[in-house]
Amino acid sequence: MLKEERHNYILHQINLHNKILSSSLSEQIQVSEDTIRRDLQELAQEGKIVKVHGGALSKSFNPVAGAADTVYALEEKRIIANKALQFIKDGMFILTTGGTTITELARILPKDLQATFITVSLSAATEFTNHPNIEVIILGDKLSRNSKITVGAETILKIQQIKADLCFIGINAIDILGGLMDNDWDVVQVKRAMVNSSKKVIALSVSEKVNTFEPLKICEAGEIDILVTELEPESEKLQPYKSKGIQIF
Amino acid sequence: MLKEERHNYILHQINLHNKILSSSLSEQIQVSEDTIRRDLQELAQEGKIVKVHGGALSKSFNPVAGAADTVYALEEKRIIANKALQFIKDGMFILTTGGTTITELARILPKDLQATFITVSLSAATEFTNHPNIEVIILGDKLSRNSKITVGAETILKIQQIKADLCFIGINAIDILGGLMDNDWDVVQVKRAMVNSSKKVIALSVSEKVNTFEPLKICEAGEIDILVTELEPESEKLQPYKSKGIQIF
DNA sequence: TAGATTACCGCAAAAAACCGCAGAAACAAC
DNA sequence: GTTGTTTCTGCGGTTTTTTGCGGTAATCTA
Repeated sequence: MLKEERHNYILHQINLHNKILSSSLSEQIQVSEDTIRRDLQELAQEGKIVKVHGGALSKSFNPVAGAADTVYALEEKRIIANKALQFIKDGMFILTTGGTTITELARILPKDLQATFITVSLSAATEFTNHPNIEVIILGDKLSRNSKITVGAETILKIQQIKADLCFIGINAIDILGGLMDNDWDVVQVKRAMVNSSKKVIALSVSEKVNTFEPLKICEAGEIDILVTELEPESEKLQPYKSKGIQIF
Repeated sequence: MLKEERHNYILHQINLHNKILSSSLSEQIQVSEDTIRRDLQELAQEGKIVKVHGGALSKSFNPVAGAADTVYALEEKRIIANKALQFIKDGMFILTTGGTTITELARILPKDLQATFITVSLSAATEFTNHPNIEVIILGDKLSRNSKITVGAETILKIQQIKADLCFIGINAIDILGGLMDNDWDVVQVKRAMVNSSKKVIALSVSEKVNTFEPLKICEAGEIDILVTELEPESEKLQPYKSKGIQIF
């Protein structure tokens, strides 16, 4: 088999499987691993694949490095935040949890919006203060080192004393049967309290988290009123939720 | 599974769920926990995640506090913060106001310090969370847009329920006759309450602000116990305060 | 403070990469 | 077909990576 042929074959395999092992290629093409290594090196040099110890990865599969502290799936979260805007009206009292989606929502709020946001998240609070007409209430208590939100009995108590018009809740995992789930005990308590203290609950989630699980349950899927993802509302993945009576946006 | 493949998988999991346990990853990928730990270490070194005991956290969840925009008179504030360190002992309950000097102090605290900090400042709170042994309490209430600290009746009430060992108070203006002063009504209320709720009051101030005036009075100069500036304690400017019984550092 | 979990360190085995080198194959020109 | 040149390939030996494991130190949790 000629070198060119091999290269094409290798490229084909990598694009098909996103990864390939030198050893497996060596066996398939019946050449020594050294040869494969040299092939992979060349292809990598041409920028067609990414060579790694033991084989190679497809370029598209390998996320570009350097995207260090950018928010994961920022585009999706922007879309979600924009969809969420429509539910906010002047004069509302709105509860929010933490998370990057919520923070993104806080960032893009219209400047002339007059509303009161009640939050447990430091970053969301900071973002809210950039909006001149928004009143920000922080629910104070012990600060959770993991999630950078305030947690504890005091927070829960304060939430219980509120009946907010809206609650934006960032979702970590949601499933038709499992409901809303998360992985931090303190955070779960806060989110559950928020769900109970709001007339309308709006869950924000990237579609990737839909139909996934986490160990701790916040509430039933049916307890949320609206689910916002970056997908089209007609998307196949969301239909089960729609038929459960949840509005999809 | 190739190492880079694992890394991609781990990154994906962390970005999806904000946090991940080494043990769970080890089980999912079927490699030893040691390997996972090494993976997490590498990813952390590349700045893609934040490694913690038992697993790792998403970076976007943990805003890098150190990335502050330029602070006025940072060197002076560093000196002050370093001097202030000596007053902090293990086990103390410490009240703090906001301001860049306080935030600087929060940043340089020794890693092994065990103490409880009660604060109204978002930036100080964020900084405190980087210290593993420090408990952070945020006094929640309305968030003041100007000063990024919480203000209001609820905050005052909570402060009054505390008797802290120490209070670090960032000074806006101080004068022998005028006492401690500030220019924001809400902030003044908070600072005054803190002074009254602490066994020992330590005022931190760049020398520039010594002998200046602001419209609103917090308390008499004599009510503070210790004054820390970037100057030598023997400095001419500070002698009047010393003779008033205030310790100078 | 004790007991359990997690982290760290060094080691050793296995796998992979690297380095020349020499023979084989491909190519071009005569 | 031959010949010289260039490129390619496999192989032995060495070096580097990667990984798991045992023992110990650090850390967390109740």
